[in-house]
Parts: sequence; structure tokens; C-alpha cells
Amino acid sequence: MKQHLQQLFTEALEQLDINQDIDIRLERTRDTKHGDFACNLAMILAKKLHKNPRDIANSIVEKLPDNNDFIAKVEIAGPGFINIFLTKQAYHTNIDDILKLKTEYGKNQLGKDQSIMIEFVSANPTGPLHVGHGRGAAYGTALANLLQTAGFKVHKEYYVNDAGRQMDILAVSVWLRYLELCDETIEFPSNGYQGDYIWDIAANLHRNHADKFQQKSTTVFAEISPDITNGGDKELHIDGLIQRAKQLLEDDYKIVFKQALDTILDNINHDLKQFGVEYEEWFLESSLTEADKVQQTIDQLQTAGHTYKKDGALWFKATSFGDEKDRVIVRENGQFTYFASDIAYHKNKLERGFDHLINIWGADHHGYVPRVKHAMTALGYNAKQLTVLLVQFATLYRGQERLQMSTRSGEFVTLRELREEVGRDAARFFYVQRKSEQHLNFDLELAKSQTNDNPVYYIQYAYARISSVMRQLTEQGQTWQYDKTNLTSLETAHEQALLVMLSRYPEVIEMAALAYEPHQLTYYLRDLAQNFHSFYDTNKILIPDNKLRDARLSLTAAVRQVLQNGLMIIGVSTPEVM
RNA sequence: GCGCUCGUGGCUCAGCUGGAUAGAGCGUUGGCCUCCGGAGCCAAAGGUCACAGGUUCGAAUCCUGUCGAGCGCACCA
Repeated sequence: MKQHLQQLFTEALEQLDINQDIDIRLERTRDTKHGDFACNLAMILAKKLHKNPRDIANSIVEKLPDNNDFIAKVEIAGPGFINIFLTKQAYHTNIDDILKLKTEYGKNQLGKDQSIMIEFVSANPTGPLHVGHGRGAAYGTALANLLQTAGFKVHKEYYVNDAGRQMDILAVSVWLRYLELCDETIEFPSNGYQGDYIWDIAANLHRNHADKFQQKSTTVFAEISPDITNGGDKELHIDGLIQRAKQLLEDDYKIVFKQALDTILDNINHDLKQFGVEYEEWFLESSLTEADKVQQTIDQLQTAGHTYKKDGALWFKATSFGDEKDRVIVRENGQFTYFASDIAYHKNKLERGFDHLINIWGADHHGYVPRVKHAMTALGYNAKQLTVLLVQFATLYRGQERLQMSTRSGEFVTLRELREEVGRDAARFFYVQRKSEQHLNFDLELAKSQTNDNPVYYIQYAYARISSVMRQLTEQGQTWQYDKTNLTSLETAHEQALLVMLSRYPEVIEMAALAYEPHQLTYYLRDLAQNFHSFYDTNKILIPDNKLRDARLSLTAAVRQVLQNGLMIIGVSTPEVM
């Protein structure tokens, strides 16, 4: 609808020989007195052509076809707005489209022939997902769906950090708990993972392997640098324990390590599936190191002259690309930094041929964005191919109390708990509803106790009501037929409002996709549901007058279709009965 | 100290990328079921868009400064 109008404006400008390079922006009006669409083109042109905006508006309007079955009339208002009034016929054609296109209604070809890889959540596999990760999960899938609707080829990926030091800390944590189950007396390191899930993994290990990995506690802790609780350094302490574990367990260390990793990864995978989040690929960081990809990437940087040695470490010259300081990629002890494998990972992504990369990261990573982009530039790629979307933290409250979130200390509310308590639909909607760069206050009490106030139910209720009406019709042994000519009977204000609202859907999809803002869709769906509830309240659908009844049923069916299409993108179900 | 993000009714948030009289939900107050699902509808009260300048036909939106909040500023991941 909007596209058609834009086309008409373009033609009008061509006839006037105005070849200014501007995009014609049409806006929905807030007030029906201003018609259906308004265009400020004349005001923008006035600046460039140094002419009176109203005069320009006049000449444009003369070239616009009106009084046909699409445009009813055109007016010039205020300083030079061009207001367009559409015909009812135009809106009826739109109902036609919805009922014919069904799930295809609202789709567009913005991303035709373009592929996007979208990486999100990618939480370290050192513990279960908590509510903080839920936001990235919900936002990521909604965005992926939205981009798909806009015609992009989308590839969703989870990057598994299974190669860093934190994984060794995890393995050691499990092993120490296992030793406790073997009746060894252990002073658990303050820097170990302390959650209950560590006990669970240890118990499994003990069940499957009995005392096979047991070592005397005194042997394990012999000559280990003291923990912070004993006046030492907690980092040195845990590093000493890692060394000791590898040394004592030899090849068995891998078994413990793998048991820990697999259990947690399975758990994460399961939680995400239950939350309605699925990936095309789970990419292992270890696959990069094993294939020597990190070293190769570093070599490439080195060859290109973007590195230097200092204090025994290898540095990436980030400053020559505008970064505030240079960054270490190989530590003094010869180990790669996280940054190094991340460069290799992004190189790998681009080598796989994606046109565009989207990373959804927690806002605490914002300082990290420039250096990744600089590394891409250094490797000869266009850094613009990467978009990093930062999702602000969710601050978790239980009533007035602010909760801490720490995987290390084991104090957190898991995503699973959230889903079980507030439900998947409500949780998904709650997360997506907020603009991603907004700080989100997540009050568990509120989410739990007032679930009925969550707009998701309001929208689903509209869907269920429609389903109910359709059921009633069938139960009465009746059928209905769609006939476009019947739509002329739709005359009430509520019916008109719904017609307009439905026609906006493709525009909302387009805007939301371009801006990476699925929250726009949630607000639209709420508005649509509200319009439907108002309509439903004052216009009875199942009435004896067949012509009007069928017209209202057509409208209702169209609303149902759009609700379904929109909720699917957000990842919320469409229950026929609630 | 420097950087990033943000500041909109009592609370939680939108505001179509500079447009016409700033909008919702919750909460508050008052109405609406002999009628397709009341998880609903209708209405009212409530905002100098943090503050001060600037840019222009026009600013919640762009620029500068001030104040306030969150997060970053590792040879951690």
C-alpha cells in the first residue's frame, strides 16, 4: 500500500523534472483529519530548491492521480504537508491480500539474495543459563525470524567457548567435588564454581567411574600456593590446582573435562530448545585451536606487519586502526588470549561467505567491539560487514530486593526457573518488548504474580476469541464465504480502524527489520489486539444479516492471520483456547 | 579520569530516525454482562520529555555543556 503510494510520488517527481536525491518518506498520520498518509517532501525540497514549500506541494499534487479506486483525495496542509486520503476500496484490497497470502502476508524482499549470520547467547559453558541470558536468546530468535520475514537468508549460531582457562577451572571444580564424594576432605577454592550443578556432575562422574580418579587430598594440595582465605592469591591457587589435576590425572583429565562440558552443554541446549530457541550450528572454539586456525590467523596478522613483540608477549597494533591501546594476542606464557581466538572466529565466519554478521552481545562487551572490528580491517575485511548489537543487562529484582547474578558463586536465577514460573510465552514477550539497548528491570514478583497483566495474554486472548467465534459458527452448522464486495458493509469506526491497522503490518515488519527492533512488532500487536477487542465489544459478528456477517468474519479472519504471523516472529504461541 | 549506553506521568516503557495537540500498560477514580469468552470494553485524573544553551519553518528526537544512572577501560573469558 505504502509502496504503491511511493511509486506514484516518484512518477510525479519525474514529470516535474525534479531529480533530487532524496527518499520519499510517507508517514502514517496521527490524526484522521490529515488523511491516511502524510508526506513532508515539499518542505524538504523547499530547502534545496529555495522555493515556497506550498507552491512545490501544489505542483506535486497536480501530478498525482486522484479520484480513482486508490486515492480518494489529496490535500495540502500547514506549512506544506501533502495529505493523502485513501479510498475504502484500497483497504478492501488489502484484506484480499491477507486472506490470500496467509502466512506470507507481511513478508518482503529487503534481504533478497543476502545471507546473515546471527550469533547470540554464546554463554560460556560453565553453568546453566540464567535470566540474563534469556534476553539475548529471546531477542536473537525474534530478530532472526524478523530478518527471515524480510527476505534474508539467516544462519543462527552459538559460539561455544570450550577452550579457555575458565573450562579448566570448571573441570577442577568438578573433580574436587568428586573427591569429596570419595570421602576426601577438601578445602574448596574460593575461585572455583560453587553452584549445586557442580555436585550433580561430580555425582554422575562418581557413579560412572567409581573411585577411578581418586587422589589423596594431601597429594592434591601439596605445595599449592595458598588460597585467598589463607592469605594467598586465589588466581595462583586455582592455577596451581589445574596444573596438579592435569599432572595427576594425565589422560583421565580429559574424561573429567568432557563430562563437565558435555553435561552443561546438553543442559544449555535443552533449556534453549524449551525456550523455543534453535540454532543452525553450535560452533566450538576448540575446533579453531585444534585446526591451528588461531595460529594461522596470528601469522597472517604478523605477515601483514600488524603485530610486535613486547615484554615477551605478542601485541596487535590496534592503535594504528584508531583504537586507544594495543592489545595482547599471545601471552608471555605462550597462550592465546580470548581476543586471538575471537579474531580467528570472525575470520572463519567471513570465510564461510556470509554477507553480513550480527553479534548480539551483553552491554558489558561494548569496549570490546572496536578492537574486533579493527582486527577485521587488519585482515583485509570490511568491518562494516559486522554489526554488534548490544543488549543491556537485565537487573533482576524480587520485589524491592535486587538480586545478584554470578555464575561463579552459584547465586542466580536460571532461565529454566523463569520459564517454569512465568511461562515461555510471557517470558519471551517480556524480554522482546523492551528495546534492546534499554536497561531492563525484571521483577520476578511482578512477572509471577501479575501474569495476567502481561500484554502477551491480552494479544493471545484476542486470538482465542476469534477462534471461539469461528468455532461457534461451525457449531451452529453454518459456513461463511469470503467475498470482497461484501466488505463495503464495513462502516463503523471500529471496523475502519481495524482495516487501517491491518494495512500497517507490512510497514511495521519493514521498519522493525531494518532497525533490528523486534519490540516495534510487540507494540503493534498489542495495538491490533486492542482495536480488535474494541471492535468485538460493539460489533456483534455472528448476526442474521449474512452480508454484514461475512464481511465482519472476513475482517476477523484477517486479524487472526496477522496476529498469527506476528506472534510467530516473536516466538509466542497462538492458543485457540485459553 | 576517559569511553559507551541511557534519562519521557506515581511505576514499567513506546514515540515511525526532525513533523501537526507527546502516547500506551500497570496503579488510582468512575461507568459497562438477559447479547459471539469480563484474561474484555468505555471514560477521567496525571507529563515545563533531567537541566541550560544552540542549529531551523519546526526539536523528546540533531550539536555543545552540566547533573544523574548503568556498564566498560586486563598478558580474564
